[in-house]
Amino acid sequence: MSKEQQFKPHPLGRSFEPETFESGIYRFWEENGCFDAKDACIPGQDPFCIVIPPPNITGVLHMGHALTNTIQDILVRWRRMKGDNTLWLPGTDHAGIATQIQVEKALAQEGKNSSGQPLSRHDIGREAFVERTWKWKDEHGGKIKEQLRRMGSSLDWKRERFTMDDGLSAAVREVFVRLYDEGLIYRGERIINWCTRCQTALSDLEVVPRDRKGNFWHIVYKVVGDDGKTLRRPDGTEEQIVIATTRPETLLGDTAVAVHPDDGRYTHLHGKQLQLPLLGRLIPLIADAYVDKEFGSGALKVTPAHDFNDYEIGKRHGLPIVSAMGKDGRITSAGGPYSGLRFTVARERVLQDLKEGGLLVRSEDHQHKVGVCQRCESVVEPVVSKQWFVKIQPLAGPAIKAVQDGRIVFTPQSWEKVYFEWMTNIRDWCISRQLWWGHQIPAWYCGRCQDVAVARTAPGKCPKCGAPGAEMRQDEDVLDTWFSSGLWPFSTLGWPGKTQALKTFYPTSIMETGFDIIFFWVARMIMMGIHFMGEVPFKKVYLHAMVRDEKGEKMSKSRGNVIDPLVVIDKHGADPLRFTLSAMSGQGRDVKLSLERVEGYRAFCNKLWNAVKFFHLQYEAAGSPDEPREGAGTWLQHHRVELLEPDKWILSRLQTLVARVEKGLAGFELNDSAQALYEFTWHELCDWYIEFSKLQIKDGVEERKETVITLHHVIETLLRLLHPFMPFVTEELWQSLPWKKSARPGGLVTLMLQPFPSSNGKLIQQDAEKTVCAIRTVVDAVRNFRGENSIAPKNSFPVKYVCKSSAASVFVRAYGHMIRDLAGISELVQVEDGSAAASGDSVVPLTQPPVELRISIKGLVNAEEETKRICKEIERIQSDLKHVRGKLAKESFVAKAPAELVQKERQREQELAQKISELEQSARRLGKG
RNA sequence: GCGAGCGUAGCUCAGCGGCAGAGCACGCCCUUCACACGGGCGGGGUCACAGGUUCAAUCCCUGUCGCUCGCACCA
Repeated sequence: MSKEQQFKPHPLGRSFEPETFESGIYRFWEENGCFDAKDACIPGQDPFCIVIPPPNITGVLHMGHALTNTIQDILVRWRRMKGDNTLWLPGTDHAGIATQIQVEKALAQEGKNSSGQPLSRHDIGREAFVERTWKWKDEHGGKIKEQLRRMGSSLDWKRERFTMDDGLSAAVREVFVRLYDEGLIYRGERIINWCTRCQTALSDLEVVPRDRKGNFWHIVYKVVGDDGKTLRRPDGTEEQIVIATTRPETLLGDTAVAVHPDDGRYTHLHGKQLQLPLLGRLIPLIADAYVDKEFGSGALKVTPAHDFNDYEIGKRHGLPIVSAMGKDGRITSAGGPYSGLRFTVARERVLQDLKEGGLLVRSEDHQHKVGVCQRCESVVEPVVSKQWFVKIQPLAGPAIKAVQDGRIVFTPQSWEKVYFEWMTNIRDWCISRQLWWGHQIPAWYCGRCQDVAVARTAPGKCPKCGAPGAEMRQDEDVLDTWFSSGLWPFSTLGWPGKTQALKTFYPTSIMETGFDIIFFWVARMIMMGIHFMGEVPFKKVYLHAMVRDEKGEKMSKSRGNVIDPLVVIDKHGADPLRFTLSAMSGQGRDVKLSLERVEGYRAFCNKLWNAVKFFHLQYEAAGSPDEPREGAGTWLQHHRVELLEPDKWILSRLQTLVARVEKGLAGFELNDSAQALYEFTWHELCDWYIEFSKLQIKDGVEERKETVITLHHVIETLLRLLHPFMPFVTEELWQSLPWKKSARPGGLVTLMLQPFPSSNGKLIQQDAEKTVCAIRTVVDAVRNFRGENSIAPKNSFPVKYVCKSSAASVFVRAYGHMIRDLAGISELVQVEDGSAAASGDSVVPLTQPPVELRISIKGLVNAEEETKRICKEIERIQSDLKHVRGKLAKESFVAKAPAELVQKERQREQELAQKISELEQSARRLGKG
């Protein structure tokens, strides 16, 4: 190669530097409409649609987002390249409580109100607060969209939706009204979860149990007779029941004490009255099978207003409901002297008073679970309150059935069981929230007749009494955020309108999300989708693992172990991060992310980069030829028989790769695809084919032509295969290739719209694979000799060889020059079979191909060292032989195992034994010399 | 308590009936003209433990231990 050629600038930089091209490429795609789906498919085209799990507008991109968006983008880019009319629909969620908390915080920091308190939403009023929140959304809610762009997400931004935009709000009202009309939404007074900090009702799902250290207090409840006086036992002591509780302050709301009906200790007291400590109210002793005889004293205080189980007991026995715990976090007037006290203070006072009254028997430490608010972590209190509910059973039934009969398939399938369990035990869904940020409930109350009107728009007059609209007051509550997300797969496509997009893309193809929101989101979409569309919202649910840190801990700000995807992208690029995430997205539960892995895949990008750079050098050295008229792929297929063996081999391997990658993509085993791509690129293309190609290029004009065409074809195909995983670097490299076609009539040249490769059976050539395998075996054997003896690469040496078959002779004659150059052999000399090895020769016996190598160790390595190497080899083979012989020695194996296998083992036994004997001879000879 | 998942090389993970694999880390040799984000060679594992099924078990079954995660909680 002349100096000029060597320094001729080629289009690629010296190494992989993602920061130089990523943002430009994304802009190129977006500006050219590469992400756009068509409302209608062209004939013969399939639709493919994924709706993004809408990130909260409060959110900033974290590794969970990075993982889910990588997976989705891979699937989407793959299907798009396959030719599907592909829609990946972006959007964000208004995230009711989360957002309101953020804006309230901002407000509080802004100043103080007239009474010196930090500003609250109540100081500025609902309208102003909602307006501010919209403003906040405009300012902060866009951040994550830019971050998704940096990940390379090929989202159709023109179709972006927001759960509170006009269309989706209309969908929410439509659903609410219809469910109400069908009797599936009702308003009623029930026990619900109440967050005293957020001042709102919560659904069961929004309450998370947390381990708390607490106490178990044992309190005396005295039994009184009909005269109102304490009953006395025959021995004169007071008749009483000791009750254990973790929440003594709730006794203010007790309306009964319950025992098990079969509990002999209390049978005589059934129907008697007890005196409620401190307040003195009389409450009955009731018998209910819910009570566990073995636990505590076997008696349970019943507080229907503040405990879900007690509420049920109360309903069964017609007990009154006494709400002692107020929504404001203070004891109500029902608490007598304790009213107005905060719950924590009330607890102290109650305990103190009990103690003074001799009613507190003892207290024990007690570990128990306390429900806290998912958003603010403060203790959630069950209270009885008037709220809106969805009657869920009628919706759950069809949703269960859809998964049972396979219309929806979960991957990993084990999640189906989790889904079934929750769905069959589902309770009515409390959907009203006492917040300001969200969809206001479309219900209006008549100020005149008190009737409620549920409607899509504000009623002009009361439908019942005809009072004017001005007297109708809209319900102040808003809906649970998940109510609108539950409609996402169809509301985003234009429902309740009958749009073409809806027709084309519903049901969507795949729902890809985290398992932590199966109940919150997946289940509700299934219920709503089936109910309103008459069809499941998606056919497949793929639930990915949770991203954790390298130690397996959840990433969180407080732990300080958060790996920010944007920092990783800044440092290494989006492609290495994406490849890492896909390579680790096995079907387990956790993805333990380590930065070392990312660095490894960055090196992979660099390797790929340099492989392409290598192609450019060769291409230019070959005089920058034109692509064969019929195209490189077709040319290779036509000339497949006369190609050189390494060319045939790499083309053959490429077909296997295509099949493997496709299989992984189709089965949600992206890690398999990623691994296959990595192995092929590094260990087949770079380690071997490129090395072969260097030799071929030296050989002559024809060989060089074949090689350049093969190299171009393999690299071009590989870039297409890799593209869904690493979109940026593949596009950048692909653009640099000399032979490429426009994918569109308009002439837009982009890799992302090229067809995805399909496996070509004609290019699979087993013989070539065997030949190359044999070449590698010989080269590896010499390299092993060299490496084990620490012989420098520049120190080349002659090797003699003996062929044990005529085929082997032919083989070495044909490929000896490749073996020579790849193994760093100065001269490869054939020796007649049967001739004895020279005394200073070390023998390397091979079986496939049947060749014996003889290396004169003189001047290379001393006999002792080489003998050590041979002994190690002998030991290794001996352990194999022992294993094989052990198998063959068992009669049962020979008799019952497949004959083919037995035959194979016998052959192996022979080969191994022979190898050992040859190596032993060699070692003996060297020892003598 | 019920259910699920996981225990494989120092680390992170593949494999899931027929000789234990990868990446990183480690040791040795190489600044060979795509790549030191590199090349070559190597060391390293009773596949958690105990039984069982099988000619054959890391893989299938049962149990034990350890670690996660759901669900339900006994107040």
